[in-house]
Amino acid sequence: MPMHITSADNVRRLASATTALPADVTPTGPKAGILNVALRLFAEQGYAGASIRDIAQACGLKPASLYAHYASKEQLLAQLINIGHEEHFKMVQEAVIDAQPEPLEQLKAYVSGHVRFHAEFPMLATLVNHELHALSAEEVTTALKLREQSTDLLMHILKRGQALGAFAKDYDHWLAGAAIGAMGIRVANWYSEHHEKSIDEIIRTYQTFACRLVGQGE
Amino acid sequence: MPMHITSADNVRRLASATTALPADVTPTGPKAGILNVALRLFAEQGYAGASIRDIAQACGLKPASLYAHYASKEQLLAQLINIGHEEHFKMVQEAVIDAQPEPLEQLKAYVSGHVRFHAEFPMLATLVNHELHALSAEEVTTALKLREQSTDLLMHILKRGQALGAFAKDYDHWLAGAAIGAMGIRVANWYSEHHEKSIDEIIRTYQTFACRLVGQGE
DNA sequence: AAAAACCTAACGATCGTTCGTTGACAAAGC
DNA sequence: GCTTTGTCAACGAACGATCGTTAGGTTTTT
Repeated sequence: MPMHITSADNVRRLASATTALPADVTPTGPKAGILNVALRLFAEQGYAGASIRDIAQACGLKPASLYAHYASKEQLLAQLINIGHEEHFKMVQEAVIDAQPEPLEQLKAYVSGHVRFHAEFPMLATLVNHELHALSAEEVTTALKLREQSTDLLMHILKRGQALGAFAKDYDHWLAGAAIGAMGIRVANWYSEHHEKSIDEIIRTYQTFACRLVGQGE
Repeated sequence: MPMHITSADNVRRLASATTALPADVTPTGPKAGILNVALRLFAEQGYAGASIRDIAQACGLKPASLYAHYASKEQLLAQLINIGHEEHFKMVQEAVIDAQPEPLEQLKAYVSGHVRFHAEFPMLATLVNHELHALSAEEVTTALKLREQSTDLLMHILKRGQALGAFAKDYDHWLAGAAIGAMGIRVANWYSEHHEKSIDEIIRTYQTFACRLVGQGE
């Protein structure tokens, strides 16, 4: 009969959380605090599991005060998911643009941005990957369009690598993209800033994995 | 069928769902229907997002009637998560036991059971991977112990492969296990029975990926 | 003084759960 | 053969708690 939603630390959906939101997209003023708290609670307890009252209390506010800054609970989630998608695309795109044009270098660059996003913003990643279903059909369309940018970029790199003969051709490139994407997505579930390995070390290892996966030793 | 994923399908947390529960562990009588419905709704909407009234209605029952069969909403989730963990371990263990003792064959066997579980029981996989946080500390302990069995098996295979010289040694075996595990876990999010590739084809491709990842060509 | 930020109070809806009851049906006693 | 008893599965009604949200007033900041 006791209803308890919270639980031990090792049961949470992610391992740590200091840098909650990317600095450049966080709003100013009281909106920032609300958004950060909502991010943490949505990620830890799920959208439906975190109430407006939970968020308000964690902000040191009363529930009604939130509505002066955000129109609804769903809009909070929508904004967070949009920020998450935009930040992910920004990170993989910038990495790929800065890379040499060889397919293998582009693949390594993508993995770098992809893994870094999930290690640095695990809570945003959790929302993007597990809470899309709580959004209305309208807001979901926006989110899916943003997500498509990132997956298209990876698929393009993989197809181009196969076409140029830089990667093996004995596999379906969509499956390879799914596998490489999955490796990085899962990082959000276990990486914490106290991990024995640094983000850069993890990235290097995962780059190696991705290169081998497409048939290139490197 | 080629299957371009529609945006409506893509919003859900998993792609399809026919074989909801493994036949051998499903209870008999009216409990079976309730458990299957709860599995579907918990997986689609999250534990907190699916209400007892939703489940009852989908069963053609009234809310109160559920309590003749299950003591609480949380017990429903706990049983599903336990079934999920047991089935996963059973599938990977049986595959590995049937395999030749060479590390590479054991790795391929593990990937086979791992991927097959996530493709055949995507809803169970979703609960196991994303709804643990809704469980009480007590029930979570049971679940984590079951999960440890599976991860220990994979880590043992990877360490043994490195020790015997069958796998490369230039990577952290824990990171390799995380990557190989992640590849399979994500399958639950996109595989559906109408996918252009069969489960066996996907398994073969992912076996190749895993072998390359540990430094072995095939 | 104007604007921004926050408050109290409450609305109707829904939440998980409990209570006492009902009809169906099979075994047991007369 | 007929009643009694017991079990099973399901029911309507309701409990207190909590949900997202709103209206209107007060405090704080500029």
